[in-house]
Amino acid sequence: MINNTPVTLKFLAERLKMSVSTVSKALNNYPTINAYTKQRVQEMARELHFTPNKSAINLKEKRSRIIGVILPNLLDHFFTRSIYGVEQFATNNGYNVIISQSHDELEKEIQSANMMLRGRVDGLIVAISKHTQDFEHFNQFEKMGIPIVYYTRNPSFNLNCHKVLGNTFQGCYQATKFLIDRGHLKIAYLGGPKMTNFTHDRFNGYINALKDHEVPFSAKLVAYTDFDKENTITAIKNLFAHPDHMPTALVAFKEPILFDAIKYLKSINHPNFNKIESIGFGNNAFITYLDLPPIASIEENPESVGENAIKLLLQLINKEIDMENYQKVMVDCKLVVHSS
Amino acid sequence: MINNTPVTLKFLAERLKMSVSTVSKALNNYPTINAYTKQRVQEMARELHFTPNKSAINLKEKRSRIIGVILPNLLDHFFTRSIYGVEQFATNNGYNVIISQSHDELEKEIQSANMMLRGRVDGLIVAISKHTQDFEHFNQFEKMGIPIVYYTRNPSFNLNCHKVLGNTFQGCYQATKFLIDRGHLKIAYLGGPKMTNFTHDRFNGYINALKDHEVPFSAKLVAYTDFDKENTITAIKNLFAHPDHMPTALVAFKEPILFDAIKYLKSINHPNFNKIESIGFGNNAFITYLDLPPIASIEENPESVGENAIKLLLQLINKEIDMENYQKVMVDCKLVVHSS
DNA sequence: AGCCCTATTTCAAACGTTTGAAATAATGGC
DNA sequence: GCCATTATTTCAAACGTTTGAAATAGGGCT
Repeated sequence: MINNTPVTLKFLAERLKMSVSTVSKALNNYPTINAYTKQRVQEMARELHFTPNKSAINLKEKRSRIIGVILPNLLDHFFTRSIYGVEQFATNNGYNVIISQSHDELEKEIQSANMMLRGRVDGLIVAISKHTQDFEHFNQFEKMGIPIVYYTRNPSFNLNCHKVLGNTFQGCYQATKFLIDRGHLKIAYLGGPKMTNFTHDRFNGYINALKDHEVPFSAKLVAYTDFDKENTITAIKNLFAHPDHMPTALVAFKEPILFDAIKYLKSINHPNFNKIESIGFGNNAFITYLDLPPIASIEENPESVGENAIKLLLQLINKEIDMENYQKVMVDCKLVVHSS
Repeated sequence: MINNTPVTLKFLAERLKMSVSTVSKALNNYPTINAYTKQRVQEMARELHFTPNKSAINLKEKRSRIIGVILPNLLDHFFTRSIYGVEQFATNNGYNVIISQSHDELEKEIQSANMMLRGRVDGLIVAISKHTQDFEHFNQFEKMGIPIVYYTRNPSFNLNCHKVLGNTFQGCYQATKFLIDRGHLKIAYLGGPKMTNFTHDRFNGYINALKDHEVPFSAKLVAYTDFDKENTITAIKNLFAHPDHMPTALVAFKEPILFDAIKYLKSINHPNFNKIESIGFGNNAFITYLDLPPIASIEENPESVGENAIKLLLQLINKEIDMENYQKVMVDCKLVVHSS
């Protein structure tokens, strides 16, 4: 059943009574090879299911045609969707994609990076963990000439790097403006992990929208949380603790966090929890099942972010862009209003 | 900035004025190498950030240490969660994982399989697309001695293969029994794509639970749908169209489908939609945000399914199990009751 | 000094492919 | 039939590593 002698060029050559190089060139359609010879070789190759050995080719060509992707979590639909863009474009260009999750832990991220280095990826796409401030584990790639594109999460401690980011400033600005236009004056902002700075832009979008439309800002309308439910509840309690600054609308940095917030307000039977209009980042498919859905979502176009990241990476790999000519690509968000 | 001469064994050897083989053996801790030599080599390797070239090793060792995973969709949390188990166990055993999505299309699945073949994976884990009946595109792997483990979706047209499946029979039996124990006599069953046979076991679980507890079966209580919302609504309409067989409970083959069903019943203001007790496969994290959550979920333990798949695959790769000694592993489901 | 034994290092081939240079075969002109 | 082209094939080295066999070095003994 199992064919034990591997079908190599040598094997084909012996069968066809010709040299290895003729076989190789015939399969690669060299113009110096006789048409009839090509045909014979290709037929035999097909018949014997010849598959070129990638390791040998990679060794010869000094590349692996593998792109590494390190991201925090595949359970977050943003990342899962972003993979679509990466995978598709990579496959169409003859590259394979290898994914590793850091689970938002620095230790695991370092491990993943080392694994990718050993795997000799041709390029790396990274969404850093929320604890990543030191980039030592990525420096080695640059030294070896392996380009890295940071995406989604802005590595602001790393000034000299290529990045592809969602324009969360614009997204948050638009969302806030949308709520202002609907007459809201007390718009609360529920931000992401305070220490990580890839959420700062969102806050700036919020602030700027308020300023541009002359809506007074109050620090009492701003709170921070992370992906922990308890912290979200603490944050939301604080937001709704000041009678003179009672929010009528809410902007949150991530939808699941928004859901937690709304659920909590509902559970404590907050006087007008069902009048609060909210918007979060994500545009999660589950919104349609919610009883009190957000009025709109900030669609971050993850597929497009992923696609831009791989596009840039391939340009760097192919040296169409110089590695030291640091690029920054912004992908706009889109406000999606939910018709209820 | 960029170090252009790659750090190879040869490079290290020249620097240290010794032969390539000494360097290689020193790094691999051969007992015949002098302790002091080892130390010098290892120091130099560390200093120069030597990383062995995987392609060369793979070529030599005739393997890639890459495991391929082909699955329909990463947006389905079942598959995303199953990846956890695969990735973790694979990484711990020195293997990399390469993921490809078929989007439930046969054409894309064939493409993925060919990509994996060219990539010379050491083994393959596959959840077949719903259209896969012919396994020609996978046969070549077996011929080349590359083991395949089919998981989650039972490839019943392919008799001789290794499989790791969730015990959906047991899961569905348990769910149905749970509802019977709560006094329900009209339990509707909403099944998955009728043509695909990886959902038959669920139905059998349902039927057997009814039979074992002497609850009469009625064909009017059974309907089929797929992942399309329209079809789900049609199905649910049929289920609730017979006044003499009005369901009081519902078992669905997938939770999102259940959500669609409940949402529809609610939207048409079905007289007692909020009394219907429902259970679906999945245990989706979003359930906690639902207004009318299912009373319980059938937890399929995807991580465990994934882990069992990779475990079996590695045993096959290491020839601890003969490739022709076809294995079948069942992973039990667990009924998770939601406290509201 | 000569010999043997052990410790250590080096040699050389192999894995499967690619590719420029060299060799050979085929063709045409005369 | 011979030479000059051109068409086609083959040679040989290279990519970076591993590993059994062979070579060498060092040490102790007589």
